Amino acid sequence: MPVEEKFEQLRTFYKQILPTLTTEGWAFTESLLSVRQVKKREFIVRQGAVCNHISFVNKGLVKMSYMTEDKEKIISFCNEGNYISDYHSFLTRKPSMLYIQALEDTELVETQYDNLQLLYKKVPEANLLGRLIAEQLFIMMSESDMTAKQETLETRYLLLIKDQPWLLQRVPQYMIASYLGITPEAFSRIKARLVKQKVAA
Amino acid sequence: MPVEEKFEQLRTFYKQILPTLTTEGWAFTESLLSVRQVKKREFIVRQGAVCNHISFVNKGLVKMSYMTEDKEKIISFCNEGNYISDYHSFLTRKPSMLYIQALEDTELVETQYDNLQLLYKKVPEANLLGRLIAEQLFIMMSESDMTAKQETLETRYLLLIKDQPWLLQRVPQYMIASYLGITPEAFSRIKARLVKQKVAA
DNA sequence: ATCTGCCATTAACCCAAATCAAGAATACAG
DNA sequence: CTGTATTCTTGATTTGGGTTAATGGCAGAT
Repeated sequence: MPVEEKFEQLRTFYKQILPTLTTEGWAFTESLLSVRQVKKREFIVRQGAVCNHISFVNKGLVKMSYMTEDKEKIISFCNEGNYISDYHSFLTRKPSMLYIQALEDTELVETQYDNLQLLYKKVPEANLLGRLIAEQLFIMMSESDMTAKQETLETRYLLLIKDQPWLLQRVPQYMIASYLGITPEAFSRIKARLVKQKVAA
Repeated sequence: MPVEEKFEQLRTFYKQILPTLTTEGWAFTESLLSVRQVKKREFIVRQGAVCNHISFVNKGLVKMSYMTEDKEKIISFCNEGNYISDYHSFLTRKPSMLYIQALEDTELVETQYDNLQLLYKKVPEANLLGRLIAEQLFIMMSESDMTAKQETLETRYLLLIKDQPWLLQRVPQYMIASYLGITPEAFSRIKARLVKQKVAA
């Protein structure tokens, strides 16, 4: 695959949130991007280190998590076509509390912090882009937040089946359980309960 | 109090996140602001309606909440010197899932959606401001998120006593309980437990 | 093919918080 | 000041998920 094609997905993404992006603007933006290949199990962000990049997933699957008392809690999964980053650490330049790790061999398109600051300086419309990205990330975060709050465990599981069925294929169940905020045992019970309900109906 | 003094607090706030804001820029920004008085118990945002404004609290106290199965769950309180808005609804122009309601007679400085779009068009540096506000809100949201996740109930209560002691004076305890994510009964017991511990120590 | 280690399920028991149910304390209107 | 309503506390009971432990399935390594 030629290098320039590696930015195709990201370009489509940008075009969606900023249709007025000029060819020159995009050309300069593209010059600041870099492609990175990470192997399964490799870390993209580690707890304790400042997150220096926003990463767009071209191909593959990653998880975002944190540790409490030696237990891993998964915050989210991120597959092709989405941004993943500890944006908090990225913005504040403070050490990350999180881990981001590849669950499959993954291809990322990365925007480095310093390059983005350069972009803001050089290309005036970049602040507009920066605003839109920040707003976009805010929207995504508050949406996942609301689903987490609104629904019961069972509803959230059913939602997951409906909205992200690929997760069930690509991710072991103990990770789904952690993502839902319960133990694998409890997750197993819920599934058994749902099967019994379906049989009864 | 003269009208222009009503923007003093907000101006201080803006100067902090954007020290380079020019006098003209501020003058134009100010021309797009409006002051609004709301009575205790009055709603600032209602579930089902699009949130058309970002509100800066000049004086008073408001709460942000949502309903699940006829139970109210409080997300946050907001007092003098802070912004309150359903920023998600504001950005996406979709109906809000939330309620924002005054707990005391409150004075707000409001930025209307249409005015803000006008500002972005007329004042180039406003996109920078918009980016910084979005980033700021993202940072605040993810920080409250992390504390909520990391800490135990008791720790969160002790944190609240330390960081927002005024809440305990101004807000009934069943609201604090809802904010902490437990029933008033459980909250009462936690307090009793802490008192007993303190006596024992 | 067998061994090994990881993952999923199931059961028994435990515990923190929810729920249900009275009271006690406080605030508030007339 | 009195009566009413709201808020807070305390107790009894229930419940959902955690913990521990045993079992079975399956995949990859040798």
